[in-house]
Amino acid sequence: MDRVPPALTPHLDVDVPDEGLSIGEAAVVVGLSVQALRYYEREGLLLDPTSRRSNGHRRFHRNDLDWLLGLVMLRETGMPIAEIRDIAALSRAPGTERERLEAFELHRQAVLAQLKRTQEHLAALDKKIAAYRAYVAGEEETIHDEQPPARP
Amino acid sequence: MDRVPPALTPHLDVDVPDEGLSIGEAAVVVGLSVQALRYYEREGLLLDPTSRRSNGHRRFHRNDLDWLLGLVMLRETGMPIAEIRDIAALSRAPGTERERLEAFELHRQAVLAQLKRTQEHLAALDKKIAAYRAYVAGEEETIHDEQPPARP
DNA sequence: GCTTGACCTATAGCGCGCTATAGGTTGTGT
DNA sequence: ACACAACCTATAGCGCGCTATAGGTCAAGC
Repeated sequence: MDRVPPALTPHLDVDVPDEGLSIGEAAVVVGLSVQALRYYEREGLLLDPTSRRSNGHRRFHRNDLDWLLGLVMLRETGMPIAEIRDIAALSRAPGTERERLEAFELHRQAVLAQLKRTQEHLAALDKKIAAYRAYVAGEEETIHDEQPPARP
Repeated sequence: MDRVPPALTPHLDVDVPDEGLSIGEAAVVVGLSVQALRYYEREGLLLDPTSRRSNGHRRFHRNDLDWLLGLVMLRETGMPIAEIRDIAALSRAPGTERERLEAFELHRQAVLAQLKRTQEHLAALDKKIAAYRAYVAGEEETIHDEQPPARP
């Protein structure tokens, strides 16, 4: 019984102090630049208004970081800023769980399609590589003169 | 014995007439816009100078289209224009097969990494979706009032 | 004969997603 | 006391990859 229940939300492997992280620290843990973080905030991609210290400095808490990780996932799977903004807005409104689910399912389809295309491309790339390897190997043993490959 | 030997080069399933295709037709078969095709030519991404009719109109032949398909593959797997330009230059120079192979192998690594990352993201997305599905389902049977999910 | 459409060149413009710069405050270390 | 780093806002700028526009030629069809 040392199994941990699966988290419902992307879960950070760093432990976040109660007072939260500075923007610089947060940037490091979520893999963004400080400017990008501020930019995302301006663009309304963050779930909650960022909490601030008395001096105005932002503080990022666990939930902020979890949200950011999800955000990064969406971005890196090709979702544009505008769409993420919509999802953020939806996620702020109670009772919109169905719609959020729908949005995520739709995006899932897009990611699957993209993945499939990339795998096909990879296969084509592998073929090209194989052809070149064959040519290069052939050239190695034939000390002199041969047909170059059909210039692929 | 009706097996066809595997092609060394991306092979088009359309048959190209001897006089080649117009830029509009070529654009359709390779899945680019006419402007993008012209842009690629200007940027030096094409293997050979495009052949022209007496009236100056471009004609795309089989080998052009094959090359373009490879180009599209590289683009869609995230290779920037500049890098493709380098590969094109290399592919024009004889005796650079090793270097081309190297370039393709390097890109293959990049594609693999990208693929892996996307698959991880997909897993995360699936988790999120599962959580939402569970919540939405739970809400359906409980006629009234329940905890919303931990706002993922 | 005239319009229509596909092509041509040259060049400007745009959308996206940041990134950089200027100018300023705060807090910490030496 | 002061320099230095990390943060702040506001705003401008940029790199990439096209896309759009202007202005023109040519060939085919009505």
